[in-house]
Amino acid sequence: MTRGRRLRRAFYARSPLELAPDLLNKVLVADGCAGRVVEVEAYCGSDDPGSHAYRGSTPRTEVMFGQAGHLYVYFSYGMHWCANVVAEQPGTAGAVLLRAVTPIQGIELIRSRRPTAKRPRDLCSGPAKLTQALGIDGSHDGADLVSAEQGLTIVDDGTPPPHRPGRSPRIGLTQGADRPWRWFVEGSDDLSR
DNA sequence: CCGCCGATCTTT
DNA sequence: AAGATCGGCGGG
Repeated sequence: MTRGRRLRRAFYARSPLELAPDLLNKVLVADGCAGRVVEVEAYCGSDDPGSHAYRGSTPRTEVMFGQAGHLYVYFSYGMHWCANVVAEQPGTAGAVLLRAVTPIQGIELIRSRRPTAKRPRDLCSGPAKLTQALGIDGSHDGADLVSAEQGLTIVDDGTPPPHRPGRSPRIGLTQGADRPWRWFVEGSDDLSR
């Protein structure tokens, strides 16, 4: 099993701009497998035109406005699931999109869930690849990472975030594309695109 | 390695 | 009609 200290509510309950870089090198644990977070993006609320929460709470985005430390999972392009860690205080929208992880446990299971992957770096190097690899889907929307009741959590195994993480604009956006709110582990083989 | 394009369906 | 994506295909 993956060893490490589970993150507490207070770790999540702050601005996504602060939370995002601190999630780098933490370990996302799912049922039977785990991956080290190497790439994330921050999404805010009414002040962020790139965010699903920009125009207020809807049935889809209500989790983003709820308690920090839960998972916001949405359906993308009619066929993919993407997972975000909810930040901020209840009532204020904020989340961090998990864009890439390095598989560190349950590699066989991960490979079986990612049959199109030709090389190791194809397994979890994208927001929809990692959800498929770790078995995350719409049934996990709203899952609490702090209680880990649905088998999903994030732990600190003692690996600190990078002293100086890589940083860039967010990927795949037209609105809010100027904001440098993507952070990544420089030199990782498992980054997206 | 890079760019283009189709798949597929929810949300606006 | 566009979208917080992916994978296959063709070209260099």
